[in-house]
Amino acid sequence: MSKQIIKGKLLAFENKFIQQRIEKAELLRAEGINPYANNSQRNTTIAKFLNVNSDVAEKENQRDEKRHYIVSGRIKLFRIMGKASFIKIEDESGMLQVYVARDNLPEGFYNDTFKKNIETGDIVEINGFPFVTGKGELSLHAEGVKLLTKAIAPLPEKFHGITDKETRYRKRYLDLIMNAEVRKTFKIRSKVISLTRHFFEDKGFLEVETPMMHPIAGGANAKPFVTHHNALGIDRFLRIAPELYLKRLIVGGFEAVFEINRNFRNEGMDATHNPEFTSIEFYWAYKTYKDLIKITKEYFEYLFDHLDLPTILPYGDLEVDFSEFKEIPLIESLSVIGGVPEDIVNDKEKILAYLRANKLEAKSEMTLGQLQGELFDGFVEEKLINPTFITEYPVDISPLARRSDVNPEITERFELFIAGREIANAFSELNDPVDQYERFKAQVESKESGDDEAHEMDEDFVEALSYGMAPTAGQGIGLDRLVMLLTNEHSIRDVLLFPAMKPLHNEHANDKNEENKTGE
RNA sequence: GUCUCGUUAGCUCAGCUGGUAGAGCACGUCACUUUUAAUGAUGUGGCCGAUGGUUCGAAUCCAUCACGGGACACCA
Repeated sequence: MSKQIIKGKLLAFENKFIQQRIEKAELLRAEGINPYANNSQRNTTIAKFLNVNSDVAEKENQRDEKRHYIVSGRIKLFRIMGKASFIKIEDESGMLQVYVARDNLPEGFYNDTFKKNIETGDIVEINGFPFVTGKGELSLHAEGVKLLTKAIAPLPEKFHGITDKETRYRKRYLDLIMNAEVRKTFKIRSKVISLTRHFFEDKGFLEVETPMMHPIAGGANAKPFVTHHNALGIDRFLRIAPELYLKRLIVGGFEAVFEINRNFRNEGMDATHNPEFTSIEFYWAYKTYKDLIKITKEYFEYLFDHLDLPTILPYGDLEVDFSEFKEIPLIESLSVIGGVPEDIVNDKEKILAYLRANKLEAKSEMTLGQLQGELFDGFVEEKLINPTFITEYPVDISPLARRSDVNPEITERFELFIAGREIANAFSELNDPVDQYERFKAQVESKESGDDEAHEMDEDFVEALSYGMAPTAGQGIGLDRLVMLLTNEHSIRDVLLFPAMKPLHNEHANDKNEENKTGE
């Protein structure tokens, strides 16, 4: 737990290091140097500098004084060696060593300004020429040093950096300054989002934005956040899924739509759950879940190709082999993968007994399909390491999926599991408005008997379906978890720039009243 | 929500069965013009997460609270 946050000394500028640095900024001002200058002259990035000058080692004296560059960056290391110094500066593209010698700078600047008032954490601009040091490191030989931005807060320790997870999540900017691999993770995340967008655009999907504030929180089984519209005097729910709006668009005649954005679920937080999370949902008219299996495989190939990932990815202690995506019906997976005796998987009483014998939750009022779901969660899910499509889900745990024409008890649905986790959920959509109405009614009854995550009746959605929705297949993919998988991260907080955190102080004295309101 | 571990200097961490705090880095001063976590000398720096309790005496023991990590439960 980081004490500094609680004490708040840095913010109050009471900290002695901050005082010292503010004084330095004043001294610089007195010399006519603006400690917050904005006239940057940078003409190349560090990565480009290193790349373009990789030939300097071959040159006479291992230097090229005819080349001139201006680079900028934050000082990460400062090594003063008398009349010369080595500093390391970092910009977004990389890290560069700069050699600063007294005699290459204006009279007095090195001793009175550079050594005294410029330090680790400051953002500077260096102009100079490339050379290679005795130890073989391509560096920049400074002929001018300009301060761009004075940092009045000291950087964390140069070797260990910042490791306290709480500080890293609360002050992500510090984490990003200090930890290059964190920057890399978030670059990959950004790329995954971008690739996802391009993949579906290339397939002819239309990107749309549907409401985040819903009158009825539908499209998933989850508790919603409640917010309030003052002018209308009504409560709204932050969406738990965009599904029902996207399907209305299919009714409206768009044949392929997708939305990449946040969902909000008012549930516990842990390594795989953040109150707001990012998903892609896409809906595709005149297709079935079989087509979704195909496009999902293509999507993963596309990602792996563009991210340049190996077919076998490490994930913690696991090795996940993406070369083959298996397919198996849920009922079959129970015995084949889960080791559940084959003769019990269609018998309510036997499943109940089996679950209880294995100390798993089992309520007598559960339906057969719900019990099969329990079996799956308890015995199969964690064993699905390599990508596996689990298909043919029971209808009573799939309120929005289309029934199978062959067996009305199951739906045309799959979930994709990788590394023991659900990554995608997809099905041929239910487009029979009467069936949909009945299923909503069943959910409402379930809700009345205590399941507060059950669906509510959405009459407007049923009405939309009653105008006819073309046969459609739809899918949702949890992008945070996908990024976790691809970056070998094991906490969702490590793939969210600003994960949800509890407030540090009792800032909201009226929270108790708020609780009462939302509980109504 | 439950269990469990943690919170000591700006950062990373020691501090044993109670005797009012230590290192490294950083920072200040000095030396040093090719270093690589530069080096050497020297110095400053702490409400030991918060509140109570036990005790002559608490960073240390106990309780409660706050925040965080991990595991489990629910979910994506």
